[in-house]
Amino acid sequence: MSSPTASVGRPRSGARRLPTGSARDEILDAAAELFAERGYAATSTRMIAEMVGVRQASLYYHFKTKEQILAELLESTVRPSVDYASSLPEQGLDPAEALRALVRYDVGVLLGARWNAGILYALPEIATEPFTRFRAERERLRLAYRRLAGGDVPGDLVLGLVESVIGMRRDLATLPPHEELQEAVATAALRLTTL
Amino acid sequence: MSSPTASVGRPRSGARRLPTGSARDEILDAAAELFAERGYAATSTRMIAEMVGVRQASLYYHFKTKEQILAELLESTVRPSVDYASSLPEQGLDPAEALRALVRYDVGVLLGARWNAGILYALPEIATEPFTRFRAERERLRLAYRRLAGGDVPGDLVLGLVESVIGMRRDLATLPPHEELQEAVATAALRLTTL
DNA sequence: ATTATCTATAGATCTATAGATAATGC
DNA sequence: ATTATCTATAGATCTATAGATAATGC
Repeated sequence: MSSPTASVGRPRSGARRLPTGSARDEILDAAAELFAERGYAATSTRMIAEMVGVRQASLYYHFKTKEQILAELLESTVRPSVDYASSLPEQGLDPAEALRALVRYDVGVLLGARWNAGILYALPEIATEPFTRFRAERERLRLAYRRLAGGDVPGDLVLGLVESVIGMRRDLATLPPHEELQEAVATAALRLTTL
Repeated sequence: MSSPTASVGRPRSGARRLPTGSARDEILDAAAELFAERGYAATSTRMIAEMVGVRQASLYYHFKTKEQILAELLESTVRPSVDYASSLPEQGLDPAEALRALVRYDVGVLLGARWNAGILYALPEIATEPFTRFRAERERLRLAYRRLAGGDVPGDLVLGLVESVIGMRRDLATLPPHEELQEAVATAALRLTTL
């Protein structure tokens, strides 16, 4: 039985960030906070390491490059919604109910995440190679919205509507309660379907 | 009569980028292309200078810092829509027509810009000081949408809807014709007003 | 004299690699 | 023996400043 905080290996210089998580998870969590709040470029690997309580070079035992940290972060951020979307057909809902369910779920994920990492979806750098898998996952989500909204443009607008909560979370001093916002976005999305 | 390409001053090492523009405009245009297509962090002042046809240090005659280049770029990108929004009350349209007009205009600006610079609105780094004026301008636009949409959440959702065209422009291989997309977003926006 | 560039460079990073070391596991 | 760290550092930037210079304007 390996505890997640197994203390095999040389001890760290600092205290752990997430006493319950693996080193990988701690790095991803620290990177999420810094990337989302200060920006990818403005965050050095040294800062990430400091938050995790290790030396800068130790990150490279877990990740090949700084870009790989961002890539894994982005993938883990979309994955829940993509998985949920692909589970919908099995649930036998009518399209309107399925769309409502997906929007509520997706908005819930974006609002509930520990850090507002969804903001990184918009980075121009994700057009490059290390982010190919992330882009493919997000395209699957786009296709789900297009199918449920009954058209390409309506689907893309619904995706935009859903992801607008990322901007609200960044820009607004106080957000409405999550449930209220989930409901508002779901209702709005349904109004765009028979566009 | 000073021509925009006045050749006072020491000659450049390379050819001009925009034979009709001022050096400032050339720098902003090159920065817009690079920031929007490769990312702010991934773009060095040297790359910008190369595209403009000057040496890296020459940028600093026109801009105090790299951040100031981004700040001016962002301000010039929102300003047309903010100005248009503030001109609306004088036009005596009813709220629905005013909202339709603003959405069409704003989407037109985002789609018609030479580079997809709106993508930079989402950067986490704009939360810092050099971007205070840009943020204030964008807040004025948000307030216009809130007023015309008849509520904070509807207004914020309409802003998200409008700005979703930035993501489409980046992610879709082929976009619908501008007029069609302007129309679709305007229609969608109106459906969110009596939310 | 003024303007807009140039050359040269200081100083501060920053990412990633190499090799050593301090734990546990067998 | 294996694992996860550490120390040290190479090498490659990158931003911004200082001071020189090549034009035009007066």
